[in-house]
Amino acid sequence: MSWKRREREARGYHHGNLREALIQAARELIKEKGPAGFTFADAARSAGVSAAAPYRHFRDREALLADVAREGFQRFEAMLSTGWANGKPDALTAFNNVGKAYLAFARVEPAYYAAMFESGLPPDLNADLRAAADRAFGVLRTAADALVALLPAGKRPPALMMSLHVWAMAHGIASLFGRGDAGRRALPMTAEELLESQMLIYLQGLGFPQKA
Amino acid sequence: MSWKRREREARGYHHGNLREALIQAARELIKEKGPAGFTFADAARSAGVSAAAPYRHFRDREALLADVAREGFQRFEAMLSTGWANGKPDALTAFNNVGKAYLAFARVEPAYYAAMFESGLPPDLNADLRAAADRAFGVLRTAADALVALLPAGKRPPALMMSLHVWAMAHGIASLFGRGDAGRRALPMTAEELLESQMLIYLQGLGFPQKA
DNA sequence: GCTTTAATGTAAACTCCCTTAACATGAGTT
DNA sequence: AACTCATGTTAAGGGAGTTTACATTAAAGC
Repeated sequence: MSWKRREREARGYHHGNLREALIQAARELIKEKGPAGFTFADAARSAGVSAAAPYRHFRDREALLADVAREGFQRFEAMLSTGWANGKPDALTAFNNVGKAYLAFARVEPAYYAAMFESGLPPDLNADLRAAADRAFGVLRTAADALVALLPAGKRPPALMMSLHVWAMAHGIASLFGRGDAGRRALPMTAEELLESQMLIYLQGLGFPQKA
Repeated sequence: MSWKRREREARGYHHGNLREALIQAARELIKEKGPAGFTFADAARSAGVSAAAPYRHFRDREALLADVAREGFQRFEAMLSTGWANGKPDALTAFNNVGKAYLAFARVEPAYYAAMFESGLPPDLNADLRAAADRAFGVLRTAADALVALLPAGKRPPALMMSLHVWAMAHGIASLFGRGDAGRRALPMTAEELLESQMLIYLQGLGFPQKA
């Protein structure tokens, strides 16, 4: 009967890739009940192994969460990079696409997003996690650098500040309005529209010309 | 010995105001270990009562958290209102003061803030909670209305949109950079400076004149 | 005073989680 | 074919949280 049994028979004694399976399980559980809504044992159960098995791969629950977050930052970076597309077709458009990619990630991968930003993990729990987060932010930073370069020399804001502003805007909107059912406050506009209009106003404030 | 015992002797069998005491205890615990970092029993222990006592006042842990959040929204509203000060000395200044008040609240009352925005509570778990949150947002909305009215009739953005933008900016910054040791990413500027500059740029983008 | 009622306390049953130790399996190596 | 290491499993101890049932105290009303 039970799936687990059949899976087990199919897979034999060894799972094959328990580490990844645990991360997957954690993602599922986070999506359902939040980063605090599951235990180490739950993850093991979901992956179809005994409660002791996870200890072969993660020191504790926090280490598992940290790996979910790290993996999340990697995919996040990839998604933002795709949005940026090396500044094509033009920096302004590409910059907006980064914003869209940000929201898309939060919406499509709420579990990763929660592990990354809402799990209460110390940002520098380990060097890998920190590095992954920094690389993701680096995409914003690169984009801001390119955009700033479009302005006349005397009117350039600090690119770091600008990238922090954009991060805060995107995170604020994603966090408050951006998840399917989490922060579901009824709104007359979508999170995407909200961010797009906000970025437009912000960039206009910096002196960027509006596209036709 | 132990405090608890002396307190107990002092207060007698009845606590007197256990409900509030539990909310206080929850705030302490949230401040220390996050909204997920304590149990119902912990709260009882902190308040110096038995593990069963809280059930007389809250159905479960979530109900307790919801009350912390509700109380938080009330104080939040009060703090934002004070910042707004009925639009004095002038709407633009007052609007910036609302932003400062927002960050100040997140910094001074991290426990309330976490319960309100990072506890994973459904925003409309109960009508009271929802109403308190709406009233707090109402302050932003009121301020945005007043500001928008300063612009010439043809250039007025929707005040609701504007208030959502501001909320997102403030929340984004508070959430990412605004708590003493939580999201501690080393930055060359304070959260306050970051929000102030961001609002300045944003308002400039809307066509507000810069103050001298 | 006596009774009633609300507010806690205590105790105990139940469940679940964490963690480690000891043993089992199996895949690749020699 | 035997060896070995990584990976899982069982089993067991120790804690802790939840929840209910029942006892106790304080305060208020008759």
